[in-house]
Amino acid sequence: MFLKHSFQGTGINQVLKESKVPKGSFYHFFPSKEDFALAVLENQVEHIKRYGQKYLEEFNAPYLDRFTAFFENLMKPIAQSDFCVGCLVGSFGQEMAALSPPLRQATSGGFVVLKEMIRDFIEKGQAAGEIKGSLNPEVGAVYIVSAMQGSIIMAKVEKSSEPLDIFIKTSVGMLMA
Amino acid sequence: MFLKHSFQGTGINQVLKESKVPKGSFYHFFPSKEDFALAVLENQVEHIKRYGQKYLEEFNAPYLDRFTAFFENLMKPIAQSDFCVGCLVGSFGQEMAALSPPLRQATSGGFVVLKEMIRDFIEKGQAAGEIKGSLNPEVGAVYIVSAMQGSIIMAKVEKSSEPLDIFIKTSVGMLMA
DNA sequence: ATAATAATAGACCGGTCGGTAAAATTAGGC
DNA sequence: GCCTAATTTTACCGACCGGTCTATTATTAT
Repeated sequence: MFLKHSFQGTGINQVLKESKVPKGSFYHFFPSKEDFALAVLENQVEHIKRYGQKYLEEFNAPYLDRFTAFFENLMKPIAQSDFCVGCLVGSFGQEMAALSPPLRQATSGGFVVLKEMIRDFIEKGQAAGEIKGSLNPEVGAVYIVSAMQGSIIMAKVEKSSEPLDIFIKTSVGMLMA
Repeated sequence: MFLKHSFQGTGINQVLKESKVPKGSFYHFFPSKEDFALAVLENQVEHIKRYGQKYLEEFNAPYLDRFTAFFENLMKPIAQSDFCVGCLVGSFGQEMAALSPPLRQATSGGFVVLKEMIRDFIEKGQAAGEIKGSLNPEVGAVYIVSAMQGSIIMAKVEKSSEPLDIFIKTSVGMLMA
């Protein structure tokens, strides 16, 4: 619901109704809606981390194939939901960075996770001679994470996978030696 | 207020109080909050168009310098607001694409404007021999618009200009012949 | 068995939301 | 100067918001 309706557009009452959880139970475990969102966000970041391990590290394939597989799988839910959902890190970041310091800090942490995943990946790919050595890993990682977030927004808005495909293919082209 | 608090986070009453406009007057001219947001968005897109004309077309300088000037000026308000505001097209798109078909369509139009500005710019720069000819203008434009949107989110979240600088510099590098 | 604690349950709170109603005021055409 | 239409003003609406409250039921430790 956070993904589809955003933070402010998601009512606690809706969540409770949908999940059949009484209000008292909810507020027994979560001090506030904001705190709940922080937990959901953390869970999502863990999910992304697992994907990174699975496709960027453990997946035994050329580095650029890993890259493609990682993002294709990470972004699968977007098209599957008819472009109603995007990335929680980007969504919370965009919407709440200026309104909730805790959410800003948490999304910032999410971005750091994403960026470091890509940065490490670039460094290892460079060491393996499969990624252009002239690329600064930190800079390239920030740029790729930016492009990913933006392409997700464009995909949602246009209700089309094209921006996602362009993101993956162009990024791969940028990484190629 | 839309830029800082997002669509759903901005109350009509706040807007009316801030602008000292009585409620009746507001609803005399705007059928709904959504319709008002559409008008604000349209105004913002016009603003972007003017910037495009000024810096990408009329500005008599090398193409890559135009590119830098365009985005540096377009993004100035972000840092100036202490990273509390971003891009209305991206913000409305991210937040409302799945919730309001009219807003989705309007933001989609905004993205088309942005994309076509960049695409035309790439084509002209290529004709002038200042932009890498092997780049597909359409694809490059989509990628750059994506990267711009994402870098704005990152900048807001990290409260830092770094993602914006990286966006501009890396994009210029990508465009260079 | 019992006391203490954890968890469930939903009615209830003040406040705000977007939006409406209808009267009061202003402005413009004749 | 007068009628009409445009605009302003504000009180008001039901719905919903996030969050609190108190009572009750499970669970655990003693």
